[in-house]
Amino acid sequence: MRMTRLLANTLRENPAEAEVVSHQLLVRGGYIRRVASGIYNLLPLMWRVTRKVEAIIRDEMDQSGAQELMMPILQPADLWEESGRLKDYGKELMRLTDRHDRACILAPTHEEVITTIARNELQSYRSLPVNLYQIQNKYRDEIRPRFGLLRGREFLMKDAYSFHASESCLDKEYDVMTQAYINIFNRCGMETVMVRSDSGAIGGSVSHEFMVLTRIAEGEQESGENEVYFCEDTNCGYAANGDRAEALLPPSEARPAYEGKATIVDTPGATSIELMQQKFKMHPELILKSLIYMADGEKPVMVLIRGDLEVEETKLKNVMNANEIWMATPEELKELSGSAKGFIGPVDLPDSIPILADESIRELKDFYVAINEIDKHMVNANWGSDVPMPQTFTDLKLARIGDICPECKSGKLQMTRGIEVGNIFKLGTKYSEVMNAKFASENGEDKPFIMGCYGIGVTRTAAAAVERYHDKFGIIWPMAIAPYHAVIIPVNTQVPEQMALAQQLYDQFTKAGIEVVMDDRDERAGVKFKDADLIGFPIRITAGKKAGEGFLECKMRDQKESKDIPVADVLAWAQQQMQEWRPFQEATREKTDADKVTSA
RNA sequence: CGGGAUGUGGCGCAGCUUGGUAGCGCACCUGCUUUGGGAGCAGGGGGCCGCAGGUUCGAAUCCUGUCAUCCCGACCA
Repeated sequence: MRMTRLLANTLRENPAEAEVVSHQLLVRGGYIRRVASGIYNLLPLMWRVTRKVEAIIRDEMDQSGAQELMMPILQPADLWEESGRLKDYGKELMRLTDRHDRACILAPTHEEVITTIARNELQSYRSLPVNLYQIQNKYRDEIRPRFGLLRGREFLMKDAYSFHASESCLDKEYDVMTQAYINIFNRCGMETVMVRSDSGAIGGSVSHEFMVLTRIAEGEQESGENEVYFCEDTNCGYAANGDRAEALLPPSEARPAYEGKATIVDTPGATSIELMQQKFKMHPELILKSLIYMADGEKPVMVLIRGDLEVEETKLKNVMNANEIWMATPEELKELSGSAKGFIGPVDLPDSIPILADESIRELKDFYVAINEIDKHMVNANWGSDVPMPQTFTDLKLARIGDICPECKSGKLQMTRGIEVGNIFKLGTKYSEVMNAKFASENGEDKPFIMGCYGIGVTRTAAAAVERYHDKFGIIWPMAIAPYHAVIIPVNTQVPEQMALAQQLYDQFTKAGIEVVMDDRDERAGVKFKDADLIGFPIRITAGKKAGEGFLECKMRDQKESKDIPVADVLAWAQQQMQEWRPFQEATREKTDADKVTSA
């Protein structure tokens, strides 16, 4: 490809709307252009990257025995009615009506359709297991699309669905997919960490996410959207998404500030944990924090947790089996308890408000607690005698850096940010049951399919690579997914030796199957170098001063130095570089603690 | 949806307070000079100032409405 023919207009300045590096660099490098909020044109360069990621995915999926197919994006709403998700998916589901006023949706995922395929095509256990996948656009009407390709309303996704006659068979496939995913991301040049996750709207019991770990250079916006907690002990290897991470608390050293039996004291204006600590010397670890949350149908619930801890709302949502929860507003608080923020407590609480207790409060002794009376707290309270002991305890807290690992029970937890590029679920019979998708088992009985599903954000993976590999000059593509392997730059198109040499090499490369762009623009050298760095070609070959003597200047994007190599040897050099190319060789970031996480 | 902000050639912005018919940089086109890290000079093209209404002799500027975009929260590959 000649640069003069390539549709890739680079920009000097960052577009105002781009906040994260991948978005900025992809726009500046001429890879993508916005069409509407969360909707992008993938220009030729971007499409090449995308196709490379796809090719790797196809290869690994096919090798692991999955079959590719294609399902419709436009689907009848009836199907979603059947699975119950027309309601559950909420506003994120893109809805439309056709000319006959029939309700339709644009698919955000394909469990419904694939389940009908299984229902119609798979009659017997003999045809199981089956794993079917597709690579196709998905539509999610995100409340707030952002970060360019990292979170669009339309995005390319690989989604696979497996069907099994038994749990153990699903378990096996889950492992096969896990390995395939590790291979895929490794081949894309990225380390990933596999973490336990919340299964969200897709549903199911067990699920894991694949995270590309990001570390953001100084002055750059944090772009890893997910917090990943992991055990500092690499032998342990525990890692989990922040919304699911469990943690054990380090032993508390807190001592009560009051003596004697439980009493009620005046605490004027103590509306927050912080104020209780500052004004009344109450140690947060001894405060029983009481919060009122409202769930879906405005069902209130009181959450009890230790004063120094935060509630992880995703955990709470799961426990309550709710779609939406929020902290009660001052008005709601008044109506429910007659009290106000800071003074809500489990003592003398109306029976209509159920209590959910976090594990952290189980062992509390001589604690401080609000009693639904303004400007008053009870001190030295204890379970049973002063406050009724909650019936059950669950894990509702947000893990913290420095907490104890729940797995090995000795290591401390660390946190890093990650971009979720893949997700695998054990769905079980969630969809097959409601959609009546059954097969004949060995003894002739009808049984619902046991299902798994496995997704990869294709465009997101590409963007994550940019997020992970870049410097202040531009993108540093991993060889495997770079739009082109190499760029050849004749420094001055007016100098015949340079052009001749560049052309000679270009032909050689092309013949050898190396994807190469010849920068034949009549631009100054500086412009070409800047653009080459910005676009991120892994290999750069310059025909310059020494062209007359038959030397070319060869440089890798991720390395500083260049070498002068005689024309005759350049092809071999390039081929060697391509073969030997490994990510992280000239790391674009220092090793962080995150790197110690067992690579998934 | 709640909170905050912004809409002016392809991109980045100024002008708006104090109304007088639109400007700068980049990009683009032509010419000359230049030619190893985003060149210089000269010339040129392109914008119903987001949209609709109103106030006014006159609106990018003031008022009302509306739409869109972006940032912070809940959602997610």
